[in-house]
Amino acid sequence: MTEPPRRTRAEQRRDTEARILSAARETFAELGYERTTIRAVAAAAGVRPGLVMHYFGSKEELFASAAHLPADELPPGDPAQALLSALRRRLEGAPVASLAVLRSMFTHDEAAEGFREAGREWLGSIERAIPAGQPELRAALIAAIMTGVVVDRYLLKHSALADAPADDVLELLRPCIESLAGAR
Amino acid sequence: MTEPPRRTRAEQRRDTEARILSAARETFAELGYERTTIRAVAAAAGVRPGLVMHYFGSKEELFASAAHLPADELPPGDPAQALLSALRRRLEGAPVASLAVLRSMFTHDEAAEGFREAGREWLGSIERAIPAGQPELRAALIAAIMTGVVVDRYLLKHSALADAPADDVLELLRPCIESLAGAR
DNA sequence: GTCTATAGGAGGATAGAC
DNA sequence: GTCTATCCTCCTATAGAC
Repeated sequence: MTEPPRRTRAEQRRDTEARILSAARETFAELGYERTTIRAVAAAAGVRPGLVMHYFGSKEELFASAAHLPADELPPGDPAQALLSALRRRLEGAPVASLAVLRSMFTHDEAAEGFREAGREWLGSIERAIPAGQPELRAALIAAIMTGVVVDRYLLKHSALADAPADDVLELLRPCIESLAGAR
Repeated sequence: MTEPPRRTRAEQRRDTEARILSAARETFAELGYERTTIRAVAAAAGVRPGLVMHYFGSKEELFASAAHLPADELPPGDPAQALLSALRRRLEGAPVASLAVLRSMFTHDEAAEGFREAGREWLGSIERAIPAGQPELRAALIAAIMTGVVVDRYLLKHSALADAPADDVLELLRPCIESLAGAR
């Protein structure tokens, strides 16, 4: 008979916390902030609602811990090429933590703020890479297009975009991005 | 002394109902479905919550009466040109009833259904107008771009798109739309 | 036609047992 | 470390007075 694996309380806690976070991410991504309940997250994670509150303090803090947009900056080099690579990353797998923010940002202030904040750097780095006139508006259009495409593909799922191969999307969008990035 | 204008009960009712609908549209557009309360709509319309329920029966029905996407079809002729005209319409004034749907469609099923339904015709008419290969995906991308731009301009308001002149936006987007519409 | 009053339920948060 | 029990607030919806 082998010893059963002993887990310290700290390990146990990390494990449970991770399960809760994962459940929270998925629920927020699917239902948005208002409609996800602590109760539902707890059920999905296999724990009691009180424990979720005990770990995270409030629904707000749970959301803050579970949902975030990764910081992103455009690398130097040909801007159109870099933008298409960034878009490829976003098209190749559903980024659940990001979807939680995207799903919630229209109705929840904290999510909107997170989106705005991540967007500032992102927009700035695109603007600086654009040699043509009206860089702010061009950058804004590029960002709006990318958000529109991701949102349609993962959240709305009402068009051919939902399951089109990333390569096809990128190929069709290339002239679009190139004209906006204004290669000189 | 002139007679004070007599208003029949029917007139009175139409008037009050219109005020409630207008208040509902604005509140739904600003806060989305879940966060707008019957109470808030009633307060904005200057009536009691009970009256709103009495007229519309439920919050769902109030939303259905207040929020809708106008049916839209692409007119025959040069598709790129028609698409740019459609985009111009959407850029020249905030369509409050539409914004209520757009704001709510990520978290409220009825709004999502309304968007999908209006999108079906719209996507179909774009597909049929596109002579190039992969018309479904091209149409989906065009629609996603237009939604992304409108959402960014009116709902997120975090970029230069929020107050750019419609003409500038259209000019920058023209090559984009033309390449996707695949002029032959 | 419009209002008051209240039922009834859902969900976030808290306190304390084990 | 996890669970039970409960409080409190807010909301939709209903019933009926004026």
